[in-house]
Formats: sequence, structure tokens, C-alpha cells
Amino acid sequence: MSQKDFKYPRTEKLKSKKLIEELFANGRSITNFPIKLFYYKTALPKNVKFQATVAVSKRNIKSAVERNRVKRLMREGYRLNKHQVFNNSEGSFAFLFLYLGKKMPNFKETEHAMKKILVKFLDAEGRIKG
RNA sequence: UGAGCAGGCUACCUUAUCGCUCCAACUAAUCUUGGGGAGGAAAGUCCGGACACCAUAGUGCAGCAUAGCGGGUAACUCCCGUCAUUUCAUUUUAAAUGGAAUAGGACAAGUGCAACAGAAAGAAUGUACAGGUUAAGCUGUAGUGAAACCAGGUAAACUCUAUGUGGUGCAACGUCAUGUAAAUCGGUGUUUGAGGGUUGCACGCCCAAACCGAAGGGUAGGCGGUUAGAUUUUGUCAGUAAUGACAAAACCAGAUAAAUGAUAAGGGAGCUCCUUGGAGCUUUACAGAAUCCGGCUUAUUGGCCUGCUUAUUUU
RNA sequence: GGGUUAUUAGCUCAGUUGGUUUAGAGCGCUGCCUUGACAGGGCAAAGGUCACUGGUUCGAAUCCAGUAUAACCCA
Repeated sequence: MSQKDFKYPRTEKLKSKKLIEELFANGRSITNFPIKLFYYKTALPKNVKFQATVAVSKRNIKSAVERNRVKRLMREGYRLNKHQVFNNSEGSFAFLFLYLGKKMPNFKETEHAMKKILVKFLDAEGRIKG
């Protein structure tokens, strides 16, 4: 992995239904409003270090257009800041970012929340020195 | 020029950086290069098709849907024209013109229904007054009511007539991989045809023994179906119109825990402040493809165009 | 994506097909009686745009059409 890789290809998306069910059953979670992160340490296919996906509840945001937008903003926030986690942690993880708010955010708020939650994740799981 | 009504069109643009997805080319490669990437409603799932599978699918009855007339269409509960009825506006004696709505076949086949009021709501004719007669609800008016000289009203009551109608839906269906039971499927096939299955009934059809062969449950994986089509654009001709015919050109989303995004700058547009000019803010409404088409219905902001009506100004 | 139901008082349901004269039942709520007081019991009262909008009809919770909300099924 390079120092700053902003790509978010298909192999880094969490797609397996089994893995997602395991994540909800056995994974841990960190909350930094309005985002909640579920994570689960497990082996992933194709030697990928992380797989991540996003989810928005239909109860909190009813419009399909707004739900799509929130998911895109969160994906963008993860894409631009994931290098922090990639370069500083060990093992492979499955991520699921759940949006808890009921209002439309803008990009700055989303990115700020995403940065904070990734820092919290590193604090919880142990940062590599350097 | 302003206002109202009706109909139609459109859905901010350009550049840079970072990223997603499909196709093609080149590759050892997930790299690189080039090209494409949400809507008028993609929505509701209310209709109609295309396409696919299933005799538990066939036949008859029942059931269900539609309903002036003519045309359009692959088809329609759609669209166009037209007649009738109802209603609104204008001029106004009648009536005419324009707009809107209509589930507008049949109560002269049969059955049912009609609270209260009323003499009476059906093979009924009472009361008062007037007329009239040999006599008689024989005639008119009054009163009740939505409806009462009448072979009455009501079919968005049963019903009748005409026409149409099998069911399930791309999570259909096909195929590959993984691969294990007395459960499942296919083929051969015999007795009783009991029992069971089908939207209801009847007929019909199918299922159950045994043998041979195959892989089923579970898991939620890949590929095909899956995007070139009743396609789009332009022109000519036919038709009052819906629409059709012909010619030329074009290829225009294909994701699957589900792509079409983020940031910055400039231009355009709108609003507010205000002295030409500038500054600030916003860049919007409704809303996101999931097999594909034709309609209908619902949601909705700003701009532009056309027609009609009306007011004002000028000639 | 496709298919199928429901909505009536604060809650759970009748009534709807078969139309009018009164939209009811149980639980709950409120008041009164009974008791020294509570529970229980008895009596009474309140509470409904019948999800919303339109149509048919003399008359619609009911018939018809559209809209909204909620729920269920499939692989």
C-alpha cells in the first residue's frame, strides 16, 4: 500500500452477507454522532486489509434520494481518510458505518465525524508506533 | 404591458483535481488510453402488452372485466373525432357560441328495493275545490315526497344482452460450481380406480407399487435471461385529429449490500441592499433506473412558447 | 423488483356483502354510591371529521375511484 491511496475499489467493499451477519453478531461498535462504526476482526478474501460498507436506516431518512446522498457522503469521507487506518494498524477488519442522524448533513460535517471515529478506532484497537 | 384559464417544451453550463461503474483496445496485471453513465415522473403498481414456465394448463357452466357511435394502436379501464345528457361563462325572448364532466347497452324478460312524510311507492286512484256525465278517477288544480296521468324510479341492486378472459410472474426461467439420507425429480410401467390434487362445480387430467437412472435439503455463489428496441432524431407525404407510411442518420445507463460522487474556480440566472455600478446570499421543486415497452394517476420549482378571455395605454 | 391485506372511541374488536329511522361491545378514563380506608362490586356520564379526497344516490362507515399510512409473503 502506498502512503496516500485514495482509491476505493470493489474488493474493498464489504459484500458478503455472511460476514455482515457475523459482524452484527460478534463485532464491536464505536459511536460518534451521527455515525456509528461496527468493526470485526476476521480473515478477508484476496488478502485485502479492510472491507467497508455504509448503511442508512429507512426509518430515519425516508427519501431514497437523501439516503443515497448520505451514503455517498460517508463513502467519500471514508475514501479520503482511510489511509490513517491503513498505515497504522495490524490485522484485517470488516467495517460497517451506520448513519444515526435524521437530518441531511453536508460534506464537511460528515468528513469531520469520519476522521474522529477513525481516530477512536485506532485508540481502541491499538496504534502501531511510528 | 398586467391578470386569469388551457395546452406544450425544458430541467443551469464550462474547466481543473481526487474517485466509482460499464464497454472497447493494449497487456503478466485490478495498470494505461479512448468512449458511455438517472427521470418527466425513474414513483404509485391502477390498466394493457412483449417474454418465460406450468395439462394442477383441456372442455362446459359459473365467476371476472368492459359498455353511445366511428376511428387509432401490438394491446388497453388509453388516445382522437363525433352525438346525447348535465353543468359553467358570454350575448340573451327563444336560442346560439365556447369550456368542463359523464361507469351514457337494457327496468317493453323476470326478481328485489324506496326511511320519514303521504290516501297511495304499485296492476294504486282517496280528500277538497272546479268542470263534466245516465253513471264512473272521466278531466284539471291543491297537498306529501328525491320520485305520484305512467306501458313510473332505481342496474357504482340481483339480473339480461354483446364482446373478451387459464394461472404465475425476471425473486419467471435456463445453466455451471459445491455435493450428502428411506426425502425429491425423470424414464419404463400394471391392478383397483379407493383416496388426494385443481379459484367453485361436472367431465377430463395428474399423483401413489416396483425397477432403472439422476442428483435433492441446505447455502445465497458465478454466468445467461439483460439491454438494438412497437428505439431515437430530422424531413416529406396521407389524415379534421389521434396516428400511420416512406427516406436518411444515430447507438443513447446496465448496477447487483446495488455505480452515476466530492471539492475548488469562472460564467449565467434569481433574491436582498443600493446612486450609475457594486456587495452579499442561493444555485434550488418533486425526486434516484433494477426484465423491457405503451398509457393512466399522483408529487412539483423556475423559465420559455402558443391559444383564448379581460383591463389599461397609444394610433 | 413483484405479489397481497388492513385502517371504526385512549386500547382490542363488532357492524360493511344486504344503504336511510341510534355506529355498538369489552377494557380503560371521569363522577357518584357501598367501606373507617383500599381492593372488588353497583350506577351514571364523557369520549367518533368511521384514515383522507372526490363520485354514484333522495340519502354513504357501507357501493365505486384515487391518495396516504401500516403490515405481510417470495430467493
